[in-house]
Amino acid sequence: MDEKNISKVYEPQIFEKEIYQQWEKNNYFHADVNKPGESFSIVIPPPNVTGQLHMGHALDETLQDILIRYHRMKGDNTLWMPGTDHAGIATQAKVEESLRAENTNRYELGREEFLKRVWQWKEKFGNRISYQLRTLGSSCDWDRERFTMDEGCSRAVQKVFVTLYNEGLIYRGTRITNWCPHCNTALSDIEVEHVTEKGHLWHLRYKFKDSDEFIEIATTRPETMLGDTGVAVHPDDGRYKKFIGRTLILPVVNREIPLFADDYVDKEFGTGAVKVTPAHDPNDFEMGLRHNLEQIKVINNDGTMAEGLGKYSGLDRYECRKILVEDLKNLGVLVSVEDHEHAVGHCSRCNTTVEPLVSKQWFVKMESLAKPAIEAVKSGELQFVPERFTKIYINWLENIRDWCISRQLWWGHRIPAYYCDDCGEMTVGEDVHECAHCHSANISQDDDVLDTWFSSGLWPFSTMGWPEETAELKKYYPTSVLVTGYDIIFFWVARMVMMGLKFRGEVPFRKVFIHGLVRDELGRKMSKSLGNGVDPVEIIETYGADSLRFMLVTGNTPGNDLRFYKSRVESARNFANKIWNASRFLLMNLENFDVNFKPAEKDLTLADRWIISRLNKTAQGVTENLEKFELGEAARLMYEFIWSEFCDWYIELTKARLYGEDLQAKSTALYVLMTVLEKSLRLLHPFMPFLTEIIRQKLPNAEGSIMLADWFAGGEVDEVAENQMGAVMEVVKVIRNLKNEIGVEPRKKSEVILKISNAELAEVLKSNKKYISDLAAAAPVTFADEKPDHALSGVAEGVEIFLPLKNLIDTDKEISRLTKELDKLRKGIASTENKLKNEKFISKAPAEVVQAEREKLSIAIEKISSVESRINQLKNL
RNA sequence: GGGGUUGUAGCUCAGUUGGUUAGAGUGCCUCGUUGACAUCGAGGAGGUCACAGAUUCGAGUUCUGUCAGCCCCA
Repeated sequence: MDEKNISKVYEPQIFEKEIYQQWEKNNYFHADVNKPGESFSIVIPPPNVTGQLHMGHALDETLQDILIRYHRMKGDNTLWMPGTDHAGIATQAKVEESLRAENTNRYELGREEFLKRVWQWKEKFGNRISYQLRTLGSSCDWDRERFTMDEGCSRAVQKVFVTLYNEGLIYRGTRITNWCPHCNTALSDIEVEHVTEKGHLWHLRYKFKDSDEFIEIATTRPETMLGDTGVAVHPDDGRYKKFIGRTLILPVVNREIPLFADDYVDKEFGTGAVKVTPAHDPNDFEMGLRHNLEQIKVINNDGTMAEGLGKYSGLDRYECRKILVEDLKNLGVLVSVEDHEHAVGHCSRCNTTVEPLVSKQWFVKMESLAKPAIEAVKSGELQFVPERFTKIYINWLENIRDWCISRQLWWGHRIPAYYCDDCGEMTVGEDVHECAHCHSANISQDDDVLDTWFSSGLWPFSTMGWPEETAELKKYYPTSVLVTGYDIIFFWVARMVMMGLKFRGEVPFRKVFIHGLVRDELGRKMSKSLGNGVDPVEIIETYGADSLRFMLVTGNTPGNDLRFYKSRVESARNFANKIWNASRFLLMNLENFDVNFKPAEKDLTLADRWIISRLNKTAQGVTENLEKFELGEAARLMYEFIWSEFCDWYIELTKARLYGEDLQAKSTALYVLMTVLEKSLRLLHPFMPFLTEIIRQKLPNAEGSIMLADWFAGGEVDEVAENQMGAVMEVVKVIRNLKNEIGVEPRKKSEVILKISNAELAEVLKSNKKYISDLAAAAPVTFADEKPDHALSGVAEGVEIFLPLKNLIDTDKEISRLTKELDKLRKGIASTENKLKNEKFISKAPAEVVQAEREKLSIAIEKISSVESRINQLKNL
């Protein structure tokens, strides 16, 4: 691209793809284990191969890429490990859905053929995901891309399963679990979402076997009564004490069931007597174990009523409820029905009401795994950012229950347990070909697969080649930071920590950087069913990846949710356009630019020293904030520096030199402009990688890819230059303000007279009066000791500013304007005066704070007196 | 029921160890095309920092309570 003809507007579509290809072709993303440098590593939270990336992923990847690019520039040996997750239930559901469209199903296809279909699906969407990640600019090491079901990860899964089994930490047992009748599989506790629903509380009468007395129980699920094997009351409940130990007759079924006492029962709830259905309620299950009750399963896995229940068999559970309630009413068993709100579990995948069922499943014993995971956080070995998520994490781990890991699905890691057709014994192991007990080859593998999160839990080390002791593990494990949303702290973060500690003896990451959810403009969660999702790729195509990234990282703080506003993407795009045009302006003025020219210190103007100092201070701030994970704050600093200081002030200030005759001055200005631009681009690169790369490639004072350039962490701050320039800028602002107040066009030249009380300040303004005349369209600028008549006036610190505009001022209007300003000033110093009057403040506050207040007061008093005298002067006219 | 979190300009949000007259983006109003940018420039209006106490010389910031919203867990 000819730099003279650089386009007038920022058009990211033209260059983003090409730039990414350059990077990838040159292998810039690849992490070399053998290279020196402190290591910095991140494993990507693997997106589900189910579908495509959404805005939440865009946020997650952007945050990671910023950290990765920053550390790479800093010179760290930087690895970003990419990959995808097989997402068991989710992916299987998708493929089954597509089969339905073909009028077939997985059972017709058979396991093998079905899995073939899923792999095809995985190929298609896996590729789309990596395409999307590239579109976003993610600088991950594609050479190392992994998948939770690839060979290496699968081996790690087997090894972990077998090890835990051999240690007794994995067991198979018949227990109550959450069952989704729609997905037709068991679920873990955290895959169940509790939703408060309006329901009823049915009061039923159960008759005693040996008398005509009744006990009244209350239930929210009357259909489960068919499986009741007891009724429980609280041992201290005076109402029922006398009945404990007696036998009841279960209505309809006519089964004899005991009435017993258990601490679990809440005396206040319902009637204080509860029916107990061990096969269909987790609490009842526990009570059943304590009191040796029979478990009678009355609901099938598909949600219909079990066999042997007469006319109820085969009915859907809710249909059965309806009919049964009607029957109970007719039998006189139903006493009353009241409205009742209660929490009902739903499958987090398909939203079907979960049915607690007793079934044979595989479990992980969590207690001994959880303990070190809690300890790691308490000791600070692992840190959450923001810290508050520590509590959530610990609280969950402290109350953890065993983890049901078997799923009745086909897509996933098949459980490495084998059952012998000959002796009936079970063999658990890797590469099992025969029964360990009778050596028979007639063995069949467990049909179930593992919970997706089982393999995700190993991700930080399975992706690095474990169980081999690879160079990667040595160099990059533990990873530096995990970047993820607060919604998967339990699902994923906690499990990785437990597995990492168990199998590597070290936490999988030093820090966990938590972000919030991306919501729509109304603050709603983006979801398919609402149709309110925004496709990141579409936004990138319209505004550019840099704009999207910048929008996602600003205007939000760690851990908090973020609303997606198109107007905010536009604003980021405008910022990109601003940078584009500022660069364009410089490139258009590069005639006679000498890369080797470096101005002498003494040739630097006040403006030059000021912008260099501001750049240095900004760079320090950006670096500090990046280290603290305050990425939004870092980005904001760059936005302010580039737009408000570099473009609005500095570039304008250099124009006189650029267009002037003095070649030395022009070279100096160009040197500073180009240096500041180049360093700014480097500072901005982690946030806006494409834009900064393409512009920097056009700069004569830069070489190579910006990705490999050194990080600029700042330099010396020149407080004198900042203060002096600040005074100049203030005068300019006052003049602009005055002109605007009386409706004079901003660029119309006006005479300006300055009356300055302090000699030092006078010197600064005199030697820099060119800036004032250039930026405030003030000419001539003169200095006086007396106030001129008939002039508009304003005050800056230490300066009275007059614009003699004969006949242009309306005296009354001017007086009222000044009076208003006076009010403002008086209001402003009130608090300062109060502080200084306060003896305690004088004695207790630090000396420099008191001094600052005194200075502030004297400045304000000075301003006030000059405004006052100005008012009097006008009044006397 | 337990825990967390939020309440700051019309809207969306910053405000990091307490210390100028509380900021930004967006929207609104006024003015403005002389050589980067109208995806722009200059200026302006707009806030009882939810409420009530406490600590402190000093509180948007710390503590307690109240109210309202959201989230997680049971």
